[in-house]
Amino acid sequence: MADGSTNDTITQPSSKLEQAIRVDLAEGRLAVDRRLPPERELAERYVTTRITLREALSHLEMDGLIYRENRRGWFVSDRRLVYNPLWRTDFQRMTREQNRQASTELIEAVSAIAPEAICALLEQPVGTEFWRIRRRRRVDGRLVVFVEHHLNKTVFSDILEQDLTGSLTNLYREKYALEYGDVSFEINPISLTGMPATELRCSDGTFGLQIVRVNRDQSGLILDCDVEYWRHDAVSIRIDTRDGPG
Amino acid sequence: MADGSTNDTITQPSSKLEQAIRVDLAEGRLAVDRRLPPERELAERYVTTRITLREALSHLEMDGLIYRENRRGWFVSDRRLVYNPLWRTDFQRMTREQNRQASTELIEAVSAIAPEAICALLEQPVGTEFWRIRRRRRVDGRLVVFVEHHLNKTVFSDILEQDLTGSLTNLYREKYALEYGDVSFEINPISLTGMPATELRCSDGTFGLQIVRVNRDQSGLILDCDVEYWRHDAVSIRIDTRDGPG
DNA sequence: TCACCTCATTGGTATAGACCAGATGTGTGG
DNA sequence: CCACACATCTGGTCTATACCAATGAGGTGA
Repeated sequence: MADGSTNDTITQPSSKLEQAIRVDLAEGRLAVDRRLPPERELAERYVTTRITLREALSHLEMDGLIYRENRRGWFVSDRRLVYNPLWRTDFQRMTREQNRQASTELIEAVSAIAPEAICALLEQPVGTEFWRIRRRRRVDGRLVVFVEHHLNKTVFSDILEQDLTGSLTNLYREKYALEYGDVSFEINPISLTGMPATELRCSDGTFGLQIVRVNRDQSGLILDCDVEYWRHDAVSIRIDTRDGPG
Repeated sequence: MADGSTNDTITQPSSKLEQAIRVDLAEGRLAVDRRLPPERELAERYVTTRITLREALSHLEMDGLIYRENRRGWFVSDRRLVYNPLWRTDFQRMTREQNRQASTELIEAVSAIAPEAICALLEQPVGTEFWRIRRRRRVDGRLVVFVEHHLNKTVFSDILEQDLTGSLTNLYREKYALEYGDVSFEINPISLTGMPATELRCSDGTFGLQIVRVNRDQSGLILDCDVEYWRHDAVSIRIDTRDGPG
């Protein structure tokens, strides 16, 4: 589709500095191995101050051209991953189909009382315990999403004994003979703070996309809920009713 | 659902200044009639510089608590409008159901050659002319979205004679006896620049959500495509497969 | 009455320099 | 070989000041 490019007829660039960086980036004069030089060096190169430079970099960051890792530096963004939250294909397969390389890291898998909002979503009384699984995923090496799953403990009594770095979708099907049914989700543009920011190694307040999803099985039973925090420039949501619910 | 609140267990605030402003906002000590005092005044009040203050305000802006209008000032954000891009209910009705007040302003309605990307989406040769309708919409008085429609000129030969500040959905049904069929759309977090920024009166580079949608009728004929540019803090996307395609 | 102009107000951008804090790599000592 | 401490590199935050540019209110003149 339109691929999120902002070089439309109706969108225009802004400052000269920003434009200069944009050109240098496009022609590959700036980044070495997808990494930009330090801010101090860039400020010197463009004969400006760090503050002004950082303004420009922030704009390019919001535009999705570059991103930063907290106190580590600036990097060039790759193309967005196309994501359909209605499809329940596992992450590995989804990325493979787009010729990308995915990996998943398990952060924790524990039993915990879910926050009120989560209990409500899962239609359980406030204070109910769920399995809480926190993971983060990379695409082509880059950290792109932090996910927090809350699973029904009754349905998945022994899930902690499984390999949780793989696809939960596959586990559901293979170990518990569950197929997905209805899905509901919510997408909110938010700023990443706290654990999502830490885990994604982005500085506090970086822009992101929160996707809250509630999954049911064929009979309508609520299986789990996952809250995803995406780096904003790493994803493009795409849905087509002709595809069916997948 | 989770309503986009970032006061989860896993998200935390950041700097002291930011926190102070957050508290003052929450307790209504800051805004008069939803408008914040000038930056210079705020900087004095919190004993800091404008630069530092603006950093903090930007964070709160990304968090969706406040927003700015270009060179006009800072304002307190209202709650998000819940939006399901699969539903074809008209804007007026959608907002009314959420006890909000909507209005639409027509910017232009002309015949124009569509950009390549749009022609591709509409499955027409490059260089095809379409009706191009540009509008902007408000919710409770606030500018929240800029929309650019591209309509098939053959299907809607006399659409310029209609009232274009109302619902196109209703026009399609009432004047052209067309009902919506399949829909496909794409959501991209982007920065607002150029015309969308100007029309929404936000400063260049403000964060936004771009939604590109292609609409078909019952027989699969492509009717139109609309590109929406939302202010990021004004909308929450929500989809539930149990609702059906609406 | 209305179009136009002027000017005060407001945010937007810029300079210059300093220090803080997390991330990393290096080297030392066990 | 490994664990730990330290130096250094990086971005993150902050002070202080200045000027630019769009907005909007008020006044002026046709």
